[in-house]
Amino acid sequence: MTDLLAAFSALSDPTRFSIVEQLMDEGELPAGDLIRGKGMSGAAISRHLKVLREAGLVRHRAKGTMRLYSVQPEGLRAIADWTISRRRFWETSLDRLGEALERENTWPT
Amino acid sequence: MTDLLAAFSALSDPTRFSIVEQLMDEGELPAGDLIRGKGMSGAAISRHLKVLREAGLVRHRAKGTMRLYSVQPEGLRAIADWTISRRRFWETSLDRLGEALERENTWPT
DNA sequence: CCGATATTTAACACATGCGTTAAACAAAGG
DNA sequence: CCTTTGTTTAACGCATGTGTTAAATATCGG
Repeated sequence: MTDLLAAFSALSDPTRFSIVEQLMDEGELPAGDLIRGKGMSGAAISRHLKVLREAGLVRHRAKGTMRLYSVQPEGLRAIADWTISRRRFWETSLDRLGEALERENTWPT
Repeated sequence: MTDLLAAFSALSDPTRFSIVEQLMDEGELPAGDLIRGKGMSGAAISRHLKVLREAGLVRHRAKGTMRLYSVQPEGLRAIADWTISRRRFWETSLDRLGEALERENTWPT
C-alpha cells in the first residue's frame, strides 16, 4: 500500500483522527494522556497508535516508562502533496488557494 | 461520520483511489469504462462507485442507459481545507506552500 | 530484588468491508 | 413487445478491523 493510502486509511478512523488532532493541538504527549478522554481501553488506544506509527503519521520516543508521541510530518506530506497536485479539482474561481491561505493565520517567515 | 473522515475512508481503498484518479485524468466517464482494466466484476466497481458517491467524491448523471461519472469538487475540498488548516505540520522552512505550488503548473486565472 | 506504574501484546468475539455470481431494472432499437 | 446492453442490487462467504480482558514487558524507586 502506498504511503498516501496508508495515511488515508489510518485517518479514516475517528479515534485515530482525534489522536492526531490532539497531538497537533497539544504537542508531544505520553500515551497515557492520549488514552484519557477517548472512552476506550488503553490496549485499544495502543493499537491505534501502532497503526498511526506504521502509517508514518506519528512517532514516539521513550522517556522512562512512558512513550511520548508526536506528529510526524512526513506522513502528512503525502496527503498534502497529493492534495496540492490535484488542486485544480477543488479550487474554484472565487476560492483560490491563495485566498484559502489568507483565511488561515500567516505562516512564520 | 464527518465529510472529511468519509472522504479518507473512501480514498483508502486502492480500487476507489484509482477510480478517482482516472476520473481526474480522463474526465467524465461511463461506469463501463471504469470497470474495464480494474480486474474486477462490474458489480464490485458499482459498489465502489456508490461508496465514492456517498462520500461526496464523485457524482453521476444518466445518459441513456449509461451512467456518466465525474469528480465532485466538494468532497475534495474537505481534504484540502483540513490539509491547509494543518499545513504548519507538513511545511518545512525550505519547502513552503508557495514553493510547493510553484513545483506544479500554475493554475488558470 | 520487589512492587507499582506505563504501555504493549495475545487471544478472543463481533461487526464491517470487499469480492463473487445471479437476479433485477432501465433504456434503446428492431 | 422482446432482446440486448449497461448498471445496480441481493445474497453469500471470507478476510480484516476494532473493542475487550488478561498477561507480558519495561522502568523506577525503595
